[in-house]
Amino acid sequence: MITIKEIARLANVSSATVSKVINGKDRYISEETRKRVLEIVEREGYIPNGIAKSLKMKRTKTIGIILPDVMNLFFSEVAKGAEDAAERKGYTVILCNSDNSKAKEGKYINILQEKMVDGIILTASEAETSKYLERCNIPMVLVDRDLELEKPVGRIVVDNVEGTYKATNYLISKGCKSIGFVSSQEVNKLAKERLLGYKKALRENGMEIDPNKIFLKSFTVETGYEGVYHLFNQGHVDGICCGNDLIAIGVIQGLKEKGISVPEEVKIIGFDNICIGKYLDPPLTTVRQPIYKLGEEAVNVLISIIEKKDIEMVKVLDTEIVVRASA
Amino acid sequence: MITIKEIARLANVSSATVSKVINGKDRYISEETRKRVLEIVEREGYIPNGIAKSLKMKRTKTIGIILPDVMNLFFSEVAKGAEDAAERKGYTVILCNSDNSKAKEGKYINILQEKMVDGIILTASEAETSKYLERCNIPMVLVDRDLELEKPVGRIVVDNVEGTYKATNYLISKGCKSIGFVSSQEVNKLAKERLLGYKKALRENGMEIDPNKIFLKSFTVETGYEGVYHLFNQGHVDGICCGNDLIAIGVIQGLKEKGISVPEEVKIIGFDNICIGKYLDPPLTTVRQPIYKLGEEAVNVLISIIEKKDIEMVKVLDTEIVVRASA
DNA sequence: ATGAAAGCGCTAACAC
DNA sequence: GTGTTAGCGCTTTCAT
Repeated sequence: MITIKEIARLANVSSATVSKVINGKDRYISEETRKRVLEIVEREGYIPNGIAKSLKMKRTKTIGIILPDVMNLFFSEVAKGAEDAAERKGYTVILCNSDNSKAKEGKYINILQEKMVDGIILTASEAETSKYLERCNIPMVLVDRDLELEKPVGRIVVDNVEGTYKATNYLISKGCKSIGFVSSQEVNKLAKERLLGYKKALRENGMEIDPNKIFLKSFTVETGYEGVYHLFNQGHVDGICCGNDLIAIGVIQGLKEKGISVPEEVKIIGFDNICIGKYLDPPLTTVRQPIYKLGEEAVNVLISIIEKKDIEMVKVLDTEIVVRASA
Repeated sequence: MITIKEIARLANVSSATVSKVINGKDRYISEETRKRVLEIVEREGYIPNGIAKSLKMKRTKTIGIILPDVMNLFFSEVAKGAEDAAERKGYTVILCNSDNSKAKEGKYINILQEKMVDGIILTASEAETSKYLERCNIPMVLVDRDLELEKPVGRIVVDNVEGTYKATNYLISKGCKSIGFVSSQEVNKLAKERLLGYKKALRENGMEIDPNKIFLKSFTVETGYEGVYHLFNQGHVDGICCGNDLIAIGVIQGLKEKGISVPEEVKIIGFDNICIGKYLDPPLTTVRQPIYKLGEEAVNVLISIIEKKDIEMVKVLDTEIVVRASA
C-alpha cells in the first residue's frame, strides 16, 4: 500500500505538504506544488489510510446503527433512511442486528466503542436500561423504541398512544362495536403505549375493555395469526387494532382461513405503513409512521450532537391514518 | 478515554504486559500479574482502541457490503445473512446502498478502501466493469449479480438461466399456451440470463418467441404493473413469467385492476421467493433462491479469502420452484 | 516473567 | 511556502 510518505518522496516535498494539499488546507501552498502533488496522487492511485487519520483525529466519520433485524421491513426502511442521511453528510454506517437480544445489543455497543464510532443509533431491545448503555459515553440517539436513560440522548419517536388511539377511534367511527387488540407483550415502552392508546379510545367511547379481546405476544406475522384464533375462541369481534402491520398480515391470513371476510365482517387496522401494505389483499388500512424519516432524523440529530451544533434532541414525528380497504 | 498506558501505570507493569494479558498471549505472564491487570481493566471499564490496533495490525475485522438498496426485500435478506455470518466470525459490517448508481458504487469502493476494510461484498450495479473495481485490491466477492473481472474474486450466484427455464416450463406444464415475460432490461448478466432461460423453454417446447409478449424495464413493482398493460395492449397471454417477485406483485395488481383472475385466466410465477410472497393474494408461486444463504456464503467465502484459507471461490446455489396459488 | 522501544500512516504545531 | 517533528494507542521484537 502506498503511503503519504511515498507520495511526498515522489513529489520532492514533505508529507506535511502532501497532507495539506490532499485536505485542501492549501492556502500557503504554491500552485505549482499543489498541482504536482495532485498529479502524483492521481497517477499512483494513492488512497489515504483512514485508520491512521482516525487515530490522529480521534474521529472515524462512522456511526453504528443497532436494530433488531434488517430483514424486518420496518427496520430496513429505518436503516435506509439512516444510511442515506449519513452518506449525504460524509458518514459511513456500521450495521448491527441485535435480534432483540440484550446480550447481542451489549456486545455491539462494546464493539462499536472499540471501533471508535462517532455515534450510535439504537433501537433498544428492551425497556430496562443495561449498564452497557449508561456506561457508553458516545453520542447516542434512540429511534422508535424509547428508553429511560440517565444520560442525555437524542430521541426520535412517534406518539404511540395517539397512534392506536386514532386507529381505534377510526374503527369505532366505521361502526365497530367489539374491537380486539393484537400486539406485542409490554416488554418496552412502545408496546405499552400502543396498548394504552387502544384502551383510552375504548374508555372514552364507553366501551368495555375485555381482556379476552386482547392478545399480546410479539410484533410478528405469527402473533397476528395466533391472535385471530385466540380472539375467536373467546368470542367474537368486528374490528381488530393491530400493534403493527406484520401482525395485521397474520390477522388477515388467519381470518381468511376461517372464512371471515375483511372488511365486511371484521375490520382491520395496522400500524407503521410498511411498504408492502398496499399490495395485500385487501390493501391494509394503517397508522402511518414516517419510517424512512425516523432513520433520517436519527442521523441528523446524531450528527448534530457529534458536531456539537445544538439542536432539538427530541423529535416526535407525526402519525396519520392511511385509509385503504381493510377498514 | 482511558488507554493501555494508563492501565499499565495503575497495575505497575508495562503496556506490553497489559497488551499480552488482554490478548491472551499470556503464556509467560505470571498468574498474579495477569489477575491484577484483568481486575484493573474491569474496574476501569477499559475499552481497547480498535483503531490503534487496526493501524498496527493492518486489519480492521470489518467488511463492507455494497448493495442496491436495503429497503428491497431481497437485499435486506442478503444483508441479514451476511451480517449474521460476519458476527459469528468476529467481523463487523459496513452497509452501503448504491441505489444502482455506478457513481455511488465507485464512491463507496473508495471509502471502503480508505476505511481499510478487510474485504468487500458487492452486488454490482451494472454489467460493465468500472476501473474502480479492477483497481481495488481488497479481497472481494460478488453476490447475486455476476460480473466479468480480470482479477480473481469470489462469486456466489444461482443459475439464473435454469431458474426462468424451470419457471417457464412449469407454466407450460400447467397448460399455458401463450406466455409473457416481464423483467428488467438487460443491463446486467443476471437480467440477460433470466430472459435467456425463458426463451430457451419456449424454444424447446416449439413455442414462438414474440417480442410483444416481452416487457423489460426494471426489477420493480411498477414495472410489473406497466408490464400487464403493455402485454394486454399487444394481445393476450395466459401465463406470465416474472423476472422477480417484486415484478410479480405489480403484475398481480395490474391484473386485478383489469378484472383478470389469477391463476384461472392468467398464471403468474415470480423469482426469488421474498418473504412476503406467501402473504400475497393469491400467494405467489415462485422460483426460490436461498437468499439468506447467498449473504451468508458470501461472507464465508470472503473471510476464507481474507484469512487465506483456500476454499472454492465460486458457489452456484440451487433454485427450486415453490408452488403456491398463483400458478 | 517483564519492559524498552520502534513503528503502523497520518496531522498539526511550530520552525525556518 | 515548506519541512521537522511529536504523537495518536497499540503490538511485538528483543533485551534483560
